[in-house]
Amino acid sequence: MILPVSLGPILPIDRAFFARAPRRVARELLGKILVRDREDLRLAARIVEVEAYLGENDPAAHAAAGITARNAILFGPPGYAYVYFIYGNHYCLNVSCEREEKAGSVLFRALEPLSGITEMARARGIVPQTPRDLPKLTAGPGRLAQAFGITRAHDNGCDLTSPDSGLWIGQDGFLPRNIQITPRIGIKEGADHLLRYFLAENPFVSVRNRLTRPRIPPRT
DNA sequence: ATATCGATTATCT
DNA sequence: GATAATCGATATG
Repeated sequence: MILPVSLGPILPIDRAFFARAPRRVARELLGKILVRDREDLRLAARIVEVEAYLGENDPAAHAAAGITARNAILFGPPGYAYVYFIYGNHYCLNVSCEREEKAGSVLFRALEPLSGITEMARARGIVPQTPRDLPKLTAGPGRLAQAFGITRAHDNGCDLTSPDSGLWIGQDGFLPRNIQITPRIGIKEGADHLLRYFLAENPFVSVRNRLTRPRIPPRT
């Protein structure tokens, strides 16, 4: 294991933590833990890669065009799950930031599994043969959502500050080192902003290339 | 190792 | 009717 498995009990995070600018929340979410509690087991994984989305001013954000049925959670209070369905296949998880009417958010892009790895593999339909296969579980926004069984029907709007919700964010005292910041992945507009945060050299980070290099547009 | 492409559907124009 | 905050498979060097 690259990171310590756990430094102690996992404690919930105050709503005030999320009531701040998305860049700030994104940066500080690194090293925190996403937890799924079920009756019989706990899934837990360290947050190692996130992206900030800035709300209505940010052309890449789902909030850019104003409030709709899909993105309504983004315009609500901070600390709640915004789950959307994309490319006909994948769910992605965000946490709302800032305050009512101000639709900042942070997208979860990659996690390092800490517990419940067998269940994550089952949910992903994978049988890892070696530790090198483990990133297939949670490296990427669609993968981590599938590993945690996150769906829009079940999890959109759930309170990520409350363990009672079954899906929540906790901290165990881990302090991340060596954070890298790059442009966001997979967007067209707003691709120049440095809003992707991840732990350098962590094997669970998605998209190994394009770490720092902006895309050079193809010639015509 | 990097590049390209098809899958598949909720959501918005 | 077009698009998308992705993934996995395939092709090519």
